[in-house]
Order: sequence, then C-alpha cells, then structure tokens
Amino acid sequence: MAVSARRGEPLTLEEISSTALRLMDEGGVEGLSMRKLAAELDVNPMSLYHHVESKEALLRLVCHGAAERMHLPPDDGASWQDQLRALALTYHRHAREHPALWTYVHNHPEIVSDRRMRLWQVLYRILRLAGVPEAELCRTGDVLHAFVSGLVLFETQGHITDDPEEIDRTFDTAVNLIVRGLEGSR
Amino acid sequence: MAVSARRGEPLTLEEISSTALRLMDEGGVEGLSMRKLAAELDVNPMSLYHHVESKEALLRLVCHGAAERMHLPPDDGASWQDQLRALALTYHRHAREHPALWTYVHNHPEIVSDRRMRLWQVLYRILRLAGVPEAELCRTGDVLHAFVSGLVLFETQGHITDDPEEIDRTFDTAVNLIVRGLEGSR
DNA sequence: ACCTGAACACCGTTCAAGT
DNA sequence: ACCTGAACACCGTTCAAGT
Repeated sequence: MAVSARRGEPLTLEEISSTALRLMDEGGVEGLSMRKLAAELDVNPMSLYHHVESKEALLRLVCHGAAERMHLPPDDGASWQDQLRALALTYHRHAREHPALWTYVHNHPEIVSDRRMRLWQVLYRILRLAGVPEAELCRTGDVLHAFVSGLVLFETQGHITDDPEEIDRTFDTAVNLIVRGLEGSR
Repeated sequence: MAVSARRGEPLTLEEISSTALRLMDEGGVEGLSMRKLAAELDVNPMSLYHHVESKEALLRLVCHGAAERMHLPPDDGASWQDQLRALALTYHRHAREHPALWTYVHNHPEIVSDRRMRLWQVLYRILRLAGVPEAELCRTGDVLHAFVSGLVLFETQGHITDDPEEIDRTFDTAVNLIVRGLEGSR
C-alpha cells in the first residue's frame, strides 16, 4: 500500500469531507476547488479521485454528512405550532452556520429532496399534527421547505441585513406567516 | 473606427445582452461563458470587455433588462388577494420562461433587492391594501419575495416535478398559504 | 491499493499592440 | 474608438505510470 509522498497517512473520506466543509465555511462556494482541497490536505489533486468520483459526488457527501449531524428536535408533546417553530429554528441556525453549504444544497434540490432524510419524517409528523390531509402532505412539505430555502438563501447572501436582531425579526415574520397560513387551512 | 475582422458591424449592448440571455435559456447558467458568448457573436472574446466591465456586470445587465421587460399587473381595483395572486403568477411565469436567469438572480439578491424595481412598488401597494402596517412593509415584502424565490428555485431545478398540472397545484398551495397567512395577521 | 505528474479542454481577465 | 492575439492564473478531469 503506497501512501502520499508528502504526508504519512492515507486519506480518509471523513478527513476529505470535513476539510471540504471547512473550506466552504471559510471561502464560500468558490472557496472549494478540488485543487485547493488537495493543497489543504497536502496531497496531489488527483489523489482525491481515488476516494470520490467527482466534485459533485464530494459535495453530495459533504451535504449528507452535514444533514445527518443536524440534531432535529424530538416530539416533546408541544403544540404543532411550537414544534414547527422549533424545527424551523434548528434548520435556520444550521444554515446560518454553514451558509455556503446550504446555498449549494438549495441550488441542488435533488440532495435535500431525498425522502430518506430525517428532516422530512419530522416535518410530516408535525404537519399531520397540524391537520394537513395525507394527500397534501408531500406538496405542503415541499412548499414549506421551498419557503425556508428562499429565506435562508436571502439571508446567507447578506441581502436582508447583518444585524442579528433584524434577522430574528424577519425569521419570526416568516414563521408566523407560515403558521397562520396553516391554521387558516384547517 | 475599427470593427471586427469577422463581422461587419460593431457590437451593441442590446445584442450582447439578448444573446447572453438566449445562451442561458438554452444551456443553463454554465451555458453562458464569455468565450462562448463571443463565439456566438462571431467576435473575439476580449471585444466583449469593451462594452461590459466583467462577467458579473454582464449578468447584472441581463437581469435588469429582463426585469424591466416583465409586464406587471396594473391596479385593477380587485381585492388584494386577487392582485397578490396575479402578481405572483406573473413573476412565476417569467421565472419559468428563463429559469437559469432567475436562478442567478435568486443567488445574487443584491440584484432583485434594488428597490427601484417596479416589482417592489407593486408589491408594497398590494400589501398596504392587505393592511400590513407601514413599519412592516419592507420586512413582509422581503419574506414574501424570499418565499417565492425558494419556490421558483425548487421548480426550475426540476425538483418538484415536470408535470405542469402538478406545478400549478403546488403554486396554488403556496400562494394560498401566503394569502391566509396575511389574512390572519390583520 | 493508493498515489502521482503530465496533459487536455476549459474558464475569466490583463495587457500591449494593431487599425 | 474599437478590436485582437498572446499570455496568465485558474478550473475539473483523464490517463498512463509509479510503488
């Protein structure tokens, strides 16, 4: 088994993925390139292709990893309104911690639309609690996710403002609008 | 005045901008590069820089042009609900005609957040009609636009579905949710 | 098995030179 | 005033070769 000439140990997927995420956090979407990542790992650019099929596959990996690590609120018996608020807040906070990653996610909806993601199970449970009919569950879930995506996209691009208090107010306005919209549909 | 060796007439901004839009319509965001655009115009890549400062400036130009050409519904005295629906429909339709352009717009919110855009004037008028207090106008407008952005982004990336009937249903679900959310806030 | 260097086909953009 | 070619500093990725 041959290892890198420059470093002592073989690469791991975990190492590749976490370094990629760090580069995105630091330098935005354009902060991550296969070549910069390789340099950061002190490795030849082409070595990466032994662990990952393409840049796209790498980004999928990073996104799925981050989504798995997102700790979703459990069913605590609270009202669906409060649970929906809590879920939105979790998502929102995670997105603001990794803005470049989530910008990528929201531009590649096939990643987040993977229905195996726990996010959807939690959202559907809350929507059922809210009285959304079974036949409308998927569509309503899509719409809500699209809404939150749009909001996150706006914020992470620094459009709305940088003032954290203002961000919270905007977030509240958005979530309240959604909650009232759902209440009105019963 | 020297003109292109390859073509008889000097370039115009209009020609550059409309060709760029066509390339985006045909080949997505990555379908437009300065080099491909130049080839399409039968001109040296560097000639473009005489008319446009950078690729970013070119895209701004294309976006603003497209936004100006979008024909917004006039105040026809209908209920704010119907007027909001009509506005959303116009925006939605335009976005679906130029998906790559609007994907770019939604990822560069500084473009659409330009408050000189007529879109905002129309939206604010409708929101006032809906009874949104003056102090909340800007925030509510941002939230609504973020919502629609997210929806459009999802759709144009082919996430939700390609079935036009399903798209319309999803759009209706979204707009109804927003309208009810606004009604509930009065 | 894992890593590497050279190479290919692309980018956006600068700069000095042409007419 | 407008256009051009060569060049620079980047990309992602293929491929044949090394250990």
